[in-house]
Amino acid sequence: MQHNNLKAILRKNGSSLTRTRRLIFDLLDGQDPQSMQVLISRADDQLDRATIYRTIELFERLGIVHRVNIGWKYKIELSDVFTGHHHHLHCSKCGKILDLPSNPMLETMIDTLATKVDFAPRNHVLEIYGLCPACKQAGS
Amino acid sequence: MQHNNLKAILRKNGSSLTRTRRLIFDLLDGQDPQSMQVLISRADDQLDRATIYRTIELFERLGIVHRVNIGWKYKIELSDVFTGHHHHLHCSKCGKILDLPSNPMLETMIDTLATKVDFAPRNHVLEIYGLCPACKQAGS
DNA sequence: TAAATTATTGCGACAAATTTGCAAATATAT
DNA sequence: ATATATTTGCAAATTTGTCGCAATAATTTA
Repeated sequence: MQHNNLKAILRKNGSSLTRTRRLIFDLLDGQDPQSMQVLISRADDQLDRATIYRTIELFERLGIVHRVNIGWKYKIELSDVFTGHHHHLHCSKCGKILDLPSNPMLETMIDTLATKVDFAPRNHVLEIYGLCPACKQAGS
Repeated sequence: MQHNNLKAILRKNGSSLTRTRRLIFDLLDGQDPQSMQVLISRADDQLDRATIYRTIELFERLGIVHRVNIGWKYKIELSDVFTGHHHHLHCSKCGKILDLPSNPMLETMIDTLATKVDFAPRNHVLEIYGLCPACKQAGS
């Protein structure tokens, strides 16, 4: 149960784990990245739109969630703290988003390349586009 | 001059290189990624907002431009076809976006990792966040 | 534990960003 | 040059995200 972890992060920041925040966290937990619209509709009878925006903004500020960008839109998922560092494989055909677990060698190389140009890397996001196993199979 | 290249891509898709499209292309050419607002304001006395949105959408669909995501916002830049493949270094302090030229070893590793999980990679986006040389220096 | 203090939520109104339908203008093909 | 198809501007509608403020819930203090 990650609620303790969640609570700790909030407390450390002078915020509390309210019913609302637990609810939104639970909507995200274990799910694929979700759009605001979906999040709002899934919680709409219980929570106000503004509250959801404010909560997601807070969560993002505290590193609890982060945005996955898809074209002009974005979706929300729990951050690496809760899911482990990973990247995304976007299927251009069916739209599914798969996780690609982090690879130490890759992470190192990315940091090294950035450092080489005198940049101080803190974190990064890698999104890969192509065909998922199922669509790849189907489309040949 | 990349207008020929641009024209070719458009023609191949049953679209033509109009004055409007050339103008928008030129607004992007050689510039850092730009927000819609900036693009709109830079062209506003000559072009309608809706036209700009439609053109960017077309350009993106044809792979002429792509979006660089910055938090909830995004900016537009010409795609790899016109600029060469590269990644971005985002300075968390001053907001500047620097280019990191593509590295063959890195690209290979990314494709390999994706292929290993039976995904067929077509392209990818890597965004690195941290401190640019200037801010790194300053904030010692 | 009750009172006081501070943080959080809902609500309604706003503001900004993006989209759409349609008629007029422009480009391409005949 | 004319006909046909595409593109653009305009105005209006939607969608998305934000804000102020009063009501509610949580936390702290006595």
